[in-house]
Amino acid sequence: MARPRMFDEERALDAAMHTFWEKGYEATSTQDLCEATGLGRSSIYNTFKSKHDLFERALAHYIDTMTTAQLAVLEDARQSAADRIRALFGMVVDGEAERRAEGRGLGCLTVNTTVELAARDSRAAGMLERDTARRLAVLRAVIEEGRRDGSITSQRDAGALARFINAAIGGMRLSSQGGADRATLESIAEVALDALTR
Amino acid sequence: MARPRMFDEERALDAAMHTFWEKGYEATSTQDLCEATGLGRSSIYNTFKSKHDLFERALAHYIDTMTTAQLAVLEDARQSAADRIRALFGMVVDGEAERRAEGRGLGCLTVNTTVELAARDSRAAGMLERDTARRLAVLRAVIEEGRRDGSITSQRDAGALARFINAAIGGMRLSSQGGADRATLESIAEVALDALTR
DNA sequence: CAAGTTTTGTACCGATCGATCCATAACATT
DNA sequence: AATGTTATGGATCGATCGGTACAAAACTTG
Repeated sequence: MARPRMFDEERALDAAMHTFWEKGYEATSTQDLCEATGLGRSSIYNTFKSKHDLFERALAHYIDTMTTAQLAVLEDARQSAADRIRALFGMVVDGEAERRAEGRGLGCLTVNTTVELAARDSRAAGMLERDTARRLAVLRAVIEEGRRDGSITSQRDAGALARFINAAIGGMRLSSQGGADRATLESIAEVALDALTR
Repeated sequence: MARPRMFDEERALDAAMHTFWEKGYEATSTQDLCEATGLGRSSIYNTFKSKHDLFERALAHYIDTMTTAQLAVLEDARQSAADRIRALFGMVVDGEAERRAEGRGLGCLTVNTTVELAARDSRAAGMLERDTARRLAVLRAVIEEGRRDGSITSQRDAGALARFINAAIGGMRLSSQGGADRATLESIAEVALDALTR
């Protein structure tokens, strides 16, 4: 019994997410968010409490879609553990190459947020920590599986290998933002995989 | 034949650098820079053309000190190539642990700047690219040397290994900003080194 | 169709942004 | 000591920041 929304909240959230992704939190103004979402200020502030609240929801949306997709690859029982990690690296490389081809910002919103906000935004830091813990847990399980199926021969602690893989992905995203092309990212991934199969 | 400066430009530059390092470019206000340097606005704008100019000089100062120190370790002919790279990782771990103990911001200004500015600040991006090229060139030379002295047994292309090492360092810095402690960083470095000695 | 409720567009808020102006202070030179 | 030059502190600039107030618009329900 009231005036209905003229926009799709999910689409607005997605547009806001991409803006934060490309420009960062501080460099994104509320005006930018209006233009990206196509909404007026009132609609944004009526739907979301504040710029920061919108950011948190955008970050949650990002984590939800990205990490879920990546973990699905890691849980694909048809492939060996090493091949699943190889596929994960492939997703990262493809994602960076794709965004580059589309002329959009590179990198990853969680990486960017870790750098820009983690130190002074405990709420964002908490979201990132939980995401990292989730990713590490799955990576660790995959590595232990790989030890059983023989595709991962490193004798290092599975947790250490998991953290290494996670760091390597971050390093690849950084390299991408620093100008590295697809072939470079692929070669970094290949060398990283060597550490698992020594 | 004029009034002399009441401050040391180098010290001011250093203070500004640490502020940008800890807070990022956008989140650092000119007021922050006044407080960090102890200077008034007039002195800052009289000495540096703008906030952005001050940032560029701060970034150059950072690159100059950090990369020079790191490359010195890589060129220490007393150690094997692999040990030099191990020492480089050690520098990174020590630096992160030290800053953590001092309660200062973590990470690395070049990493932070790559994430925050590289996409929309071509001048900063150029400085970062030149720095990366310089680091990669030295890393590559060390790796080729390691192939000769037997401390690096990977058959991968030396350039690929160099880019991997560079990415691994970035990944370690990211992990540190994400909350990883010293032991975690050390384990990541150890696994990364495995890739060189397979 | 009238009443009630929410959304929307617009104007606007105080605060802060980066940057500048200007009078005064502090020196070197003559 | 007088003059010239630069540095400094404080006031202030227009623009933009995130956020809000308010009235008109658009709907549901009775």
